[in-house]
Amino acid sequence: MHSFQPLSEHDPFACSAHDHRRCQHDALAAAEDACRREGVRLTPIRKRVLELVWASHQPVGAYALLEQLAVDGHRPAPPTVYRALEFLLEQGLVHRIDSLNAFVGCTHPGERHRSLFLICRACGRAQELAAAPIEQVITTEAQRHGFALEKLTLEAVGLCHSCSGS
Amino acid sequence: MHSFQPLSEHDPFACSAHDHRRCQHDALAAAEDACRREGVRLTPIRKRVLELVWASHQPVGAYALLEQLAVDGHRPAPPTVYRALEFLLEQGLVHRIDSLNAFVGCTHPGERHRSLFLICRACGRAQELAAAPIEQVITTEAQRHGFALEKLTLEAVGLCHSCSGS
DNA sequence: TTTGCGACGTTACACTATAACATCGCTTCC
DNA sequence: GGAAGCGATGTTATAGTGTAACGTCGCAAA
Repeated sequence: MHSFQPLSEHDPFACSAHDHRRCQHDALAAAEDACRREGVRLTPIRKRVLELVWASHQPVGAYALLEQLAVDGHRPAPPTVYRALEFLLEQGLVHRIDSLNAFVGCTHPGERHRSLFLICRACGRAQELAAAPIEQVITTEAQRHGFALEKLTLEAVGLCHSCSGS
Repeated sequence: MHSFQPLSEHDPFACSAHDHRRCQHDALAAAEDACRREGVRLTPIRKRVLELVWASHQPVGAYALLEQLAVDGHRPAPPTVYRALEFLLEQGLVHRIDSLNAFVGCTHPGERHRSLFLICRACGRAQELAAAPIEQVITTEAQRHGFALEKLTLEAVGLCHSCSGS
């Protein structure tokens, strides 16, 4: 078993310039570790859903996942995949992109963090960035209004460096 | 006709402490002005939808609007209200809250701006804040990754000062 | 062996959104 | 005046997203 490479500095927009099987493999290995540490079960379905989410860096919808699962021969109903996604969300293994109704693998599982997503409207890929500095500004601003912040949705849509032609 | 009071400093979480009819009235007056300036038509349906959106400071779903319209006797089909909302979005008179699939009146119509929304999970109200400082941080961060930012979704969920008991 | 529980299966449905085409009223232009 | 064009709305149907409720199954603890 090779040492797990934290996915932090990965650029999903560097299209063909990266070995994506490595991303997927590392993410699954990290998930196994995380679930073992937490004492929760990464069942075959949950693992398969996570694997499918990590099939690309493009956020993927629940029904697209269902179609992929159908290819395996399973043909589960919607609740099955939603339950798997709920589990993965709770364990911090995937994120939900509200503006797309879609899900994407978390690049920092295990670390407590908030994220900012850069979503390319051309290639559909999303990059997760640590939102710590922004979080600080927003928390302060919220407090100024007596607001106790719990959840944060930070999503930017635009063009990535590959798609803007530069 | 009384002078239009910019809605900027209004606190929607100050529950009963404000005359909400005033909010609604001012928003409609501002919308009339904005549409006249832009040379677009604030038709009866569009105006009514805007009025309903401004019936509270709680983001409201498209189907809830449909139900309200039905009370008037209209009973329009979904496309009618979605078209009205699309128009209001284009004119910058309402915002869509992605994390809620809901719509809320814009408190700064006419001004070019990005917004951060504070959404109380207890009372359901939302406050719109100018996101200029945060936008600056995010734009810079995006540029550092070669990402050309176009749209921004900034939504914070938590407890407002009224609901947290303070 | 029984009991409890977590995970998954299954059915049915609720909620959100849009495509496609019809109609209607208004303006423009000959 | 009549035809053409166009924006707004009506209408029908359907696509896409998400969940409630209940049943089943297997495993572990008592």
